[in-house]
Amino acid sequence: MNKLQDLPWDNPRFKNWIAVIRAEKAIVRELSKSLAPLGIKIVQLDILMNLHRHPGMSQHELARRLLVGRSNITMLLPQLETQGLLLREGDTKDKRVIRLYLTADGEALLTEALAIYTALIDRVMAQSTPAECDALGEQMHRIADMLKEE
Amino acid sequence: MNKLQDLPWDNPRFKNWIAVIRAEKAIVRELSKSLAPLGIKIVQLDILMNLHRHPGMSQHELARRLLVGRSNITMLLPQLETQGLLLREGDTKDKRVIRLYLTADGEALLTEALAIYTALIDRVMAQSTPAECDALGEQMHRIADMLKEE
DNA sequence: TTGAAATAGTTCAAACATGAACATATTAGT
DNA sequence: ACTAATATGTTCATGTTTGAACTATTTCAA
Repeated sequence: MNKLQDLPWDNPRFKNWIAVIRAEKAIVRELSKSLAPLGIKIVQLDILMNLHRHPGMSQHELARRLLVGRSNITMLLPQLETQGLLLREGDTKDKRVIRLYLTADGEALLTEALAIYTALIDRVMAQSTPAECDALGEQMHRIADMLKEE
Repeated sequence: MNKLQDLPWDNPRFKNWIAVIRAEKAIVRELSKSLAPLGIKIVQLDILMNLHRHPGMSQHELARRLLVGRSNITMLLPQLETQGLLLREGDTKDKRVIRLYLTADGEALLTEALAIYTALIDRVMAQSTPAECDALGEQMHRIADMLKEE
């Protein structure tokens, strides 16, 4: 009665999931390093990406999308603002909310950072055929959707 | 000449990668919540898992496997040690290294935690066919291997 | 054998994220 | 109109992770 038999090392689903974790960690590490020369961290890039796609987004909405606390956003924004990468403008209709916009500098830095990001992802995803890559995306969408409905 | 055309939103590889990130974050969040009743965090579970598979591992080796700083391990272990989940024994041949072993309590808690973990992963991976799931694992292995050789 | 370089672990200060409590503004129910 | 409930953003105390400097031990080369 080996205890190991009760443990999930031989469960294919589990093993495959562990592989996902490892690959994800490796990519995040690599991306951090590649982004360092731009003086920008991954969270900050996430913010720039979201503001590019949704200009005028509120802090609350941004926090929700980034799966991060509101207070975290409050502490993250001043860095980007003093670097002149984004603007914070109070909403005129609802005085509680602050609307966020990228500056031209913010857009420029985003472009640079995304070039690095896509180069890395292209390199990484070149390990798979386009069909495999799409299948991967679909599987992950199903998982995220499933966990969202809880 | 819309700037968006230069940006990677329409790059399938990139979009699929974003899906991976999102699914991974969602699962990690869910796992954290499920583990809370056991009074254990994900890093700690990672430690227990590694010590189960490799009893007598040194702290340095553990840090390397977890992709975490050595000092982090130093600060993490006392919690687990005072809970009686693991033992730290100085190596007799090399007095610099400390060897780590799970106690019976540690093994028991690990078993409980893994039951929760595998249940979640089974639920999540049930969104894919076994073949898809294996393909996923292989892709991820290729990626991790590729980034390791740098 | 001895001194230099390397290795294991610890300490400490700084960076970062989190959640609870708070201030302010808005909405909804009466 | 008024009160209660809700929503946004900030502050602050707490906990986590990190990397650099440090100690102790081992290895290696001259």
